[in-house]
Amino acid sequence: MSARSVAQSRRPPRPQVVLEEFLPYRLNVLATLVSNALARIYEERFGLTIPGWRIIATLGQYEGRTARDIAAHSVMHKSTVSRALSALEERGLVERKPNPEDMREELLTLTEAGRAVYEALAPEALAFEERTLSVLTPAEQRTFFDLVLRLDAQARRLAGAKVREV
Amino acid sequence: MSARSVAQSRRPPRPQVVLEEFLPYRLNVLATLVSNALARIYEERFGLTIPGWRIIATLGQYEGRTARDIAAHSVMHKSTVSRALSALEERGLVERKPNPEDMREELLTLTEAGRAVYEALAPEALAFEERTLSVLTPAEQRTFFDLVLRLDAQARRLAGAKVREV
DNA sequence: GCAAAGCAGTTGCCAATGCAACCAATTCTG
DNA sequence: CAGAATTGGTTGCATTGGCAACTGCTTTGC
Repeated sequence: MSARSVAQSRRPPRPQVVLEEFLPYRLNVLATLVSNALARIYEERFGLTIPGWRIIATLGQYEGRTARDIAAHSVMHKSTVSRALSALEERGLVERKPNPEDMREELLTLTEAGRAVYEALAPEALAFEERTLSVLTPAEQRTFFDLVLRLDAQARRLAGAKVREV
Repeated sequence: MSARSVAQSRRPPRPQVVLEEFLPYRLNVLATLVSNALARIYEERFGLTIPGWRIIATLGQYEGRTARDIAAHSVMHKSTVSRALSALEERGLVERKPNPEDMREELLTLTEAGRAVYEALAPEALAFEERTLSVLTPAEQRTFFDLVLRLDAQARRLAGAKVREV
């Protein structure tokens, strides 16, 4: 063993991953921060969970999707979606209609009450987003979304066939 | 009630939040995708959980931090950190030394075995990051990190005094 | 200098989540 | 067209994670 490798064997801490610049870490921290803050809004004001809000938001935008669509699009486990749906149906916010073309799946829509929740919640969500994004210029915001979109596509590609687009 | 408002009361679906462009949603989806893919690596190969990996990575970079530091920096709940630390200590990857200056806290360091894990894992983590980021040019990567950093700062600001920097 | 308030870390408890097994409907294949 | 494989959705089970109460130490303010 050379002198150098002996010296190395004392293993001076030499960081290989600088967390502050490590993509998965940074992304997760940011997503958690933003998500927690937003969750507080729809939890306190509407008693919605994160999966519940996501389902309402998806159906607010696209009527007649299936549970599977929602799960794939928002990268939630199908059991999570299933349970959140039961809760929303219980509260009368979501309706399920069997799809005559394929009796395995159910087409989901917001009820009147569900849409009312959506329409009350949406502006608050947008205001929150606005507040967060206000530190970026409009051009930077566009750039950011473009980059996020491309990373998303790449991440789904790397994840292989497991995660699919809606 | 005017004819118009009657017509409106049929509530045609008019999306207010376009999920594909909604920051919290996009961020969470991307973070989940990236996180899951990375988690597979250190789970399968080293039996580490996400909190466990984060602790190892933090201590790999900064020796002698406390549990509190790690929790704040990575936005994990202190109980999560506490339990993950017990597991890592059990496996002989992390050591706790009481801080003589403040007997409440414990200074954490990697053991030899812990550092070995770190040094085996770090290159794989970096390679994974590299693969994901490869769809962006170096300039875009720098831009992206800059934007994420500023959003992070803003999110912590908005979250109020609750979430603090290390 | 002592009581009160604050803080680091742990733990019991409960809700949420993931996994895997399962059911029912559909599609594929020979 | 029958049986096998696949798919949408549900559910039981075990694990994880958050919350809040608690311990023991430290700081603050009379």
